[in-house]
Amino acid sequence: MRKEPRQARSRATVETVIQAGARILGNEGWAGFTTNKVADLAGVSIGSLYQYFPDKLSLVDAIRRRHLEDCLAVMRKSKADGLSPVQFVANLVHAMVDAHSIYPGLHRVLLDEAPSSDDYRNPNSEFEIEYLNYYAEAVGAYRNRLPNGADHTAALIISDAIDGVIHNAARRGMLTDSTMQSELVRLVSLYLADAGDEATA
Amino acid sequence: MRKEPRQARSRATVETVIQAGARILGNEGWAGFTTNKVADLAGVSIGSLYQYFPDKLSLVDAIRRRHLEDCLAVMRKSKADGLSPVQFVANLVHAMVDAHSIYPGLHRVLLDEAPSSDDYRNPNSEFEIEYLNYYAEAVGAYRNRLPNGADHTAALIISDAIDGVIHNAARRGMLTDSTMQSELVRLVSLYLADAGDEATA
DNA sequence: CAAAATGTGAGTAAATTACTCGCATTCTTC
DNA sequence: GAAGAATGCGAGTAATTTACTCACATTTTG
Repeated sequence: MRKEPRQARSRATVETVIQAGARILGNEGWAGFTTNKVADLAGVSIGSLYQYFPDKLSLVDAIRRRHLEDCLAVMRKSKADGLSPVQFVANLVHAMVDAHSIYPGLHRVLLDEAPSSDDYRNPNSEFEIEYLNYYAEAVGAYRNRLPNGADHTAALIISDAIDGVIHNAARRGMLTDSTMQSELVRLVSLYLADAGDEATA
Repeated sequence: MRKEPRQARSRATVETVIQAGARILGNEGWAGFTTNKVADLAGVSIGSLYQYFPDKLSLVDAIRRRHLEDCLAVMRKSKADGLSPVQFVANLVHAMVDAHSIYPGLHRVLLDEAPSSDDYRNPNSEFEIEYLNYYAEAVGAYRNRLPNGADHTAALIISDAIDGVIHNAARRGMLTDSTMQSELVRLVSLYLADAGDEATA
């Protein structure tokens, strides 16, 4: 950031800029993401935007940081303790659907399209590590032991499958389809339940 | 197309342009896809490109058409007849992995980023209908009856889950990881096998 | 060989857009 | 309430980018 916002007014400005940026990025993709558009949508002047973000990339980074932390916060809320696999997965799926409902395309754009100056995007980022650890722990929990390497693979599968289903549902405008959601829960639950019984095939 | 290629030489030109276009689009995304770059990589002059493609969009359409037809061809090859669920799914997964291995990012870019003049991209395109019908038939086959609405949902789930896992594996450079592939097979098989026994939850 | 098909690539016109800067307004502080 | 700090403004620009043309060269065909 070029200048730290000190008053409440400027903090609100930064906030609306980030929100507007997320919206543009999610709806129009990286190719349609211009600083002037963001300022317009946010209802602030382009000059104000550049008072807090030294350049375009730093704005994307801020949006990414914000979005990924929102995702993690949502995930931390749905803990596995004491729930049946189905219940746990159901909570998780609903949480992820919610997280994607705000700006359906944003997640994919941030991970796939938009460049970044820091390393939040690469496959071994802190974010992705915590993200996958969370899943791996859940898998391990259902096998009644600490997570190991196999659980890590399972975590990848689960997280990526959920990601794919939600992403494509959003593309088709079916994010809120309850049948879709329950079937997704079933897909993951079956895998998670079975993962304890049989070893690697 | 602006002009139909009549000699073998020009047909080859069109071919290499489409190949180069697919490569650029897959590697650099829609934002990095310029006609000059494509001509360069193809080793033909920009003028030649515009002799067969009236504008940029028509080139993308040609690339999309080509890629989606390749996908369908791959899928038609792996028929479900007489195979166990696991065998069938294994074939399918390997086929899809192969289809994505050539230009890992292309599929996603074509579906998500790149605009289109025709309707190949929208969720109800001929392509997507045939694509999903194929899955729905397979699901129905395992329930020993004709496919119905529920199978169609199941088809969506399966196809999107596979898509998500493969896409993210590609992003992580893990497309050829055999553990990943076999776990993906297990995820889908379990769902497919269970789908016949229990009704909708 | 004539004519059709194909290939060439420098050049351009137009659009796009990230970012600056001089100044106006609002807030804090004493 | 005054001074100074913080914030807000937005027309303007400089630089880049890029889709596409056209006048001409080369190759193929009949």
